[in-house]
Amino acid sequence: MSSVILPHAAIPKYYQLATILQGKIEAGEWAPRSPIPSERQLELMYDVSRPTIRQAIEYLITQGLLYREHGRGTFVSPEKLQKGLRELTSFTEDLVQRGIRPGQVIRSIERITPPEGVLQRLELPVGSTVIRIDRIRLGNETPIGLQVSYIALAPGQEITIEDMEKTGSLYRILEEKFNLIPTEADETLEVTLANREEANLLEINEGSPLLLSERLTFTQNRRPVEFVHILYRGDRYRYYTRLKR
Amino acid sequence: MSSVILPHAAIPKYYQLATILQGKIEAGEWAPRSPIPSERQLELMYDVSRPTIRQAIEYLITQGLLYREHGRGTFVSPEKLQKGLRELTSFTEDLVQRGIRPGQVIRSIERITPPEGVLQRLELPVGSTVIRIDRIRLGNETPIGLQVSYIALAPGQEITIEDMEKTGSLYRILEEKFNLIPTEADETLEVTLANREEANLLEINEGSPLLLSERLTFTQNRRPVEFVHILYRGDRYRYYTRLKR
DNA sequence: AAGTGGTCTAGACCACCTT
DNA sequence: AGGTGGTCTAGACCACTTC
Repeated sequence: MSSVILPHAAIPKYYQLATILQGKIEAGEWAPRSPIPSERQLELMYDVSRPTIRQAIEYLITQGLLYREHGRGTFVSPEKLQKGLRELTSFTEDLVQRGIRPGQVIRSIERITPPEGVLQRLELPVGSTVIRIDRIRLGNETPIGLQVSYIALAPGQEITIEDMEKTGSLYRILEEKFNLIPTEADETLEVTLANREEANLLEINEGSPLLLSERLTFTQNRRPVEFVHILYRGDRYRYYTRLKR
Repeated sequence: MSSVILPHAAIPKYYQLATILQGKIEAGEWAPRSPIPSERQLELMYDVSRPTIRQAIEYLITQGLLYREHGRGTFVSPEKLQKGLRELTSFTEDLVQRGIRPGQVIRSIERITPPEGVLQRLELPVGSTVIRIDRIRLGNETPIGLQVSYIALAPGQEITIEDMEKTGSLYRILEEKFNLIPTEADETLEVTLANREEANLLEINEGSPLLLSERLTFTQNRRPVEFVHILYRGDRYRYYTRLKR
């Protein structure tokens, strides 16, 4: 059995155990809606204390993989519910799951002084500069959305087009280069109609309906890092989300 | 000091403590971004063990009221982030926060055999019946949305118009009458255009842009209970959501 | 060095569900 | 009655931050 919890390891025991349990679920060893071993059994199986077992289980519950029923047991979630929030809300993952090839064209990356409304949302003083990334999002090589991101980084902290092309993901850059971890976001969605320029870029008629998303993303310290404005083609895009509690 | 943790009470200690801390935050006793007392200090202040303190803090973190920084302390969230998911996603709460008077017209409540697609999503066998509730949602007395809910209840488990008028909330009825607690939902949003009937009911022109939301709600046992289809007027409604992790 | 949160133990008793 | 998860204790040591 490869499933052994290492003591004194860099990785916490509860996390090692969570990884093992997750592996068994994903391998189909425990079917959806069937119970996993009880907390006392897991104590014996892995030689860790019950609070640690519970911490591992609680982690997997927040991830959507397990649910508990008092007096009955702990059960594997139905497959549909096993996807995390991250996968459900990432543009790229979204398309991949629907069998569409995602892509992007980076139109520009610049340090600029944004509109006042953007500075207010990012809680920056008037006159501050931010990095603006202007992109066209593609699905199967056709335009699906126009995305403009404003990122609150002080002068000297820069993001280059090489960074974006190497990793492909803005969030990876924020995490690895600046230790900024997006943990929370407020998003609004509404309907609007395409103006001339938007229609040209999205290859649709002027006046076509669009889905407008505005998102403010916060880091682990609850500081705003990013304000994003995205216009999606109404006929090519559907927004997915999962609500909890 | 009224803040005393009662032993042997029906309410768990961690929850009593969480309520006390929440009260202090909402009363402004601890300002946003300022630290609350350390876990060791809280141990002495309330005479409960540290794991219990931590459980209370973890609960308030999931509620969005606090955040932690390793080695620095536990801090009060900025006010904007103190709203829970529930408030952000309830139609009624949504409008109230924007200073709009919410209302509804119940067009019908019936037990019917729904379209096959609805039965599939509710994981019911072909030919099953469900309860359909057909409503018009109002904001300041004008129509904002058309909502059709399909609720997976066995024959004999019924919802009456009196139930709806007494509580006003479908979720309250599900919880109090049937012990079904909605805990998770998958939602999609897309753009569509109003047909003749929809335009009439919403008092807009045919062909006006609408926001279409489809939501599948799951109970504490991860069983689907409700499928909802809502058409919102594009010019009168904006959808808010909060993403975590 | 001192204070903070992060992890972990080895128990205990209670509430809920099934048989 | 026996098994399950829910709550709680009184400690311990570690990792990170600040002084």
